[in-house]
Amino acid sequence: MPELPEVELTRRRLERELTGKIIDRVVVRAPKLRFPIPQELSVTLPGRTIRSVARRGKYLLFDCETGWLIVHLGMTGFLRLADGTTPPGKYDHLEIFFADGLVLRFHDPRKFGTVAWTTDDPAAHPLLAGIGPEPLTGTFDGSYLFDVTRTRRVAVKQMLMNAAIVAGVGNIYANEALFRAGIRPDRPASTLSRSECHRLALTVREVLQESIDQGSTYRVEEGTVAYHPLDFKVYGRGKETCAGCGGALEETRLGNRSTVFCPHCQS
DNA sequence: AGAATTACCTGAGCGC
DNA sequence: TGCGCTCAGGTAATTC
Repeated sequence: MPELPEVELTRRRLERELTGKIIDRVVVRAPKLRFPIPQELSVTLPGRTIRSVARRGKYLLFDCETGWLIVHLGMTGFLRLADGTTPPGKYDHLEIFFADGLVLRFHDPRKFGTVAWTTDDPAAHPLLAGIGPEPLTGTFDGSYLFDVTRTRRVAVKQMLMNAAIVAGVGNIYANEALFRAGIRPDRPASTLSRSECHRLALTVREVLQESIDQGSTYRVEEGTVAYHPLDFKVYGRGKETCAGCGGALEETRLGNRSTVFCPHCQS
């Protein structure tokens, strides 16, 4: 599933592939995902040029001159540039045809993704307005984390996955960052010390940045995994041993999300 | 205000 | 072969 690193890599690829392209025709092939896909896109977008591709959390933001196309890939979504003469697939919900004959297709079997449109500042859009600081920028640091956790008794892992606290940290990287920081995922957030908050803010940034750096060969094709399972220390390794101490990893559920940690290395 | 729960959706994997 | 079940899980909306 696309996590923040995959979304960022997608952003970089699409910025390279789409900037300057002129939209010719838009086909909305599914009436709704989590929300209705705006029908006005097929009227509004033709003739517009894509000026840039930005990202906020896991949302992709396409500058289309007169407004912004907002796309979230959900669990299973991806965007693929193809020859416009090829037929669309079963779960290609949105097609954006360009004047040069290529087509951008939004493919999402699970339909957890989102497509929205705004003519205002995208940061003010209801879907984006409440999102917390970007984890890869300076506004997310240990001091911020310390301040915001004082009144929260929820498990620190669930706190990390709350987009209002920090943008774009999903289940995989919440597990990984906590392991690297040596903090148990079930600790009430308010029990974190100042130094633990600094450590955690750092490891969140590290695991995300390293995944982006390792993703240079990332391709979006059918059947391609968008992340790097072998690099994970705990995620998906519930029945294995800890890479640090050799002890058994423990698998539990927090907020109905699979959670893996080392009871010896994390406290 | 913060926390917990629900809803959305379909493919993969499994036991029988 | 196929049926039914569970799981995967981002996040907005709803409820407590």
